[in-house]
Amino acid sequence: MQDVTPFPRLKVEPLDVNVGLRRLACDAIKRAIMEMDIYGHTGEIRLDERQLSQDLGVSRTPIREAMTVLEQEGFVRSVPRRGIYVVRKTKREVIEMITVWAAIESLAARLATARASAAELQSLRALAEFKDDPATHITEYSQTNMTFHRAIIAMGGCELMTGLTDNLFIHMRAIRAVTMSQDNRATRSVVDHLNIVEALEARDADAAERLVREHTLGLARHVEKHGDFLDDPPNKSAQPAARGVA
Amino acid sequence: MQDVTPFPRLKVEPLDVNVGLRRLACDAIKRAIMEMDIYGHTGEIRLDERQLSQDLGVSRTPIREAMTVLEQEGFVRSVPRRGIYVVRKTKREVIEMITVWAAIESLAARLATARASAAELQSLRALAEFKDDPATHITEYSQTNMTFHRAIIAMGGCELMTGLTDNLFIHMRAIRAVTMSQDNRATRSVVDHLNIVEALEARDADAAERLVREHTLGLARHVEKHGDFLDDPPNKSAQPAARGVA
DNA sequence: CCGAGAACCGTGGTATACCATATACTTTGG
DNA sequence: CCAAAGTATATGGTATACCACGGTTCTCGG
Repeated sequence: MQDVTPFPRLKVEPLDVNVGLRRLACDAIKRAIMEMDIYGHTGEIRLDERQLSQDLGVSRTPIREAMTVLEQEGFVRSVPRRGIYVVRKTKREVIEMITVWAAIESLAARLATARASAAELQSLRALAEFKDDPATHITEYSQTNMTFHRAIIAMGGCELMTGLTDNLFIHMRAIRAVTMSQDNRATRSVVDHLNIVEALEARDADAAERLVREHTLGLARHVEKHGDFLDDPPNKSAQPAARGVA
Repeated sequence: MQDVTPFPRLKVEPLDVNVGLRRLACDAIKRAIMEMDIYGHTGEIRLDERQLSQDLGVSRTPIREAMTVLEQEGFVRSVPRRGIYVVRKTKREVIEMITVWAAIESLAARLATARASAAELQSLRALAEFKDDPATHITEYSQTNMTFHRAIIAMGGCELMTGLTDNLFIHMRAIRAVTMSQDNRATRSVVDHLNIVEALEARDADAAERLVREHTLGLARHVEKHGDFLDDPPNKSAQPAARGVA
């Protein structure tokens, strides 16, 4: 009955009541992990299930399910009778993530040359041109940068690519400071982005794919050169922590 | 002490006792799902947690954890108070998986041109040349085919690529029959593979990447044309099943 | 005879109690 | 005084009991 809506109903989003504590706990813990500076700490960061249950006000069950998800997504690592630790990506792992990112986005760019609308390209160009001075607006630049690459991948029209890279980008966040450690990198990045937009506008599949690939693999090389801090903790030798040790 | 091993000890592999029932249950259920013909059944296939607990001889807890993993990996879908169903990939999803595969393997091929050893290339060529007559040895061909592509990805030297594509390939298994629905496809595939090997041997990065990409995207187009059966169940309209209905 | 409502049953979700093991501390013998 | 063994404890893994919600079915009224 009443298929017709007499007046516009409130657009209330899913608001799934069936969201479940698992998802809630998962999101909360993931956010907490993302917000902490993983590479600033000296030793391994351990998560205590019972402590988290108590803090979040739920039982251990949803916490454990959340941990399972987080482990699948590569945020934590569970050691059988030892504990659950926040993973610290090694330099190699970061480079590998960037490599996969390059692979996906470069093909997405190729696909985009065949299916991107003029409007999409226009908004993409806006993203590429926005950056006034990356060196002074680091946070803003980083945000726009991510949005730019995410937009290219979305323009490829492959949902799976979006999903996979979203996960990769979350891990990238932790090392976004390195992305522009030498300030000319950020400036050169802007040039790269503009070239990519032009290739897309020209519907030049080969150029678009190549430029995206070289741009992102350039970041990989950059991390290869300046990302040694990932493997070497800043202060101590990262002993697996001990409770009451002075 | 005794760093030197007086006599060769038995190479007994990890044999992790800490494997945990979760992993066991996960593997068992995954294998069961893989071995069944998902697209042959008419309706949705529901998994009952309590039934599985009973069958596997463990409690529901490890089963649920396994389900969480399997859901993350895209094998099952949990509907809040309804049940857990084996997912049936849509045509679009399959095409997207193949697209991501193409993206990853093409870049892997590019990387391989710079780091593959002569021995690796030789064994790869052996894989490409092995197939006597794909049309008559379908299972054998499919196996060798997978090994071939897996080898290229491994030669890229990126562990993450291996991990991601391994998961994709598992899902591909279910539709491997379509891969060679028209028998000339298998034969043409052999030619493609040989061309890819030659490009790798010539250390021609552009050609290797292009050939791999075109080869795999060709499969995507093939599925686009002949994969409609994925969306249309063979017989009935896939009602979510009912218990005692005659 | 048919439809609407209520009660029942079955499902996944959650909480909790228990278990096995690895670590850390203590104790005891040399 | 040191080391090795034993013990205490804390942790993740497992089993189980209970809960809330949805679907099905039975029943009652029209």
